[in-house]
Amino acid sequence: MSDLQRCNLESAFQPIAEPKADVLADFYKMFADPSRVKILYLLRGREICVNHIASVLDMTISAVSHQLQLLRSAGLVRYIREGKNIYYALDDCHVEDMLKLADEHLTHKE
Amino acid sequence: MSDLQRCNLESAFQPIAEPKADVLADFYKMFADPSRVKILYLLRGREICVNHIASVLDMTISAVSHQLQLLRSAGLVRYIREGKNIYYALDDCHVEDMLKLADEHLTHKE
DNA sequence: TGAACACTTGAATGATTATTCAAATGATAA
DNA sequence: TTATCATTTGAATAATCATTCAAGTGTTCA
Repeated sequence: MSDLQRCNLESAFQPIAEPKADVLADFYKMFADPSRVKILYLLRGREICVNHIASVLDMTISAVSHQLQLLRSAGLVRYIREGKNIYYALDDCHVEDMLKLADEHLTHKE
Repeated sequence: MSDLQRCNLESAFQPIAEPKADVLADFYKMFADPSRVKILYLLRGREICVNHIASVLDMTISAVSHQLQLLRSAGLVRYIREGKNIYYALDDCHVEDMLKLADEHLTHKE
């Protein structure tokens, strides 16, 4: 604790702006659900179509599709149609980093 | 998309284990709320006591205390009592990294 | 054209959760 | 010891959200 500044009411504070905190929380929220975590991990380094994701993760296609829609609107995944199938992939360079970072946290805690 | 492997049902998949996904999601969850984001940002590089956090962030002391309890039980913050006050600080080397990473994501998206 | 497949969408339900309020604990000073 | 300040805790409420089910869209192939 000794290297930290212990602050009192006189100290100047510049809290993070309200809207920025909201946007950041929304970003973190995308990772804050086991199903989405599993989907994101599965998509690392490859494109997979919806029914395939569902069967591997033992989820209904509908549930997967709903989560993919969230990830899509957050800009974390993108997709490409190939005939009847739609292939999804990661679409943000920070997604892999987020996955790695939390993984490190997990390993260092044990 | 061209550098990614487009996968079909024959490919070998090794999805992330169920309990690991849960633990990871719980970790991300700690960042997935605007109030907690604001608290964590405020604690970067310093120790601050509860009523001070509350007054700076315009939250009730009770709300702050509840959130600090969550962050505490997740091992993200620690505290030290100094007389009547209790000073909180970040307690995980990955917390700052998580904050930085999401910040980069946010800046690169605009 | 129509049937089958792949996926999306919307409404409903159940579970989780952030905040508030009121009461309790802990520490200090008079 | 009593009063006050700082914080925690528990129950209740309201809002958010993941999943399911049923119905819809889009594509291919016979």
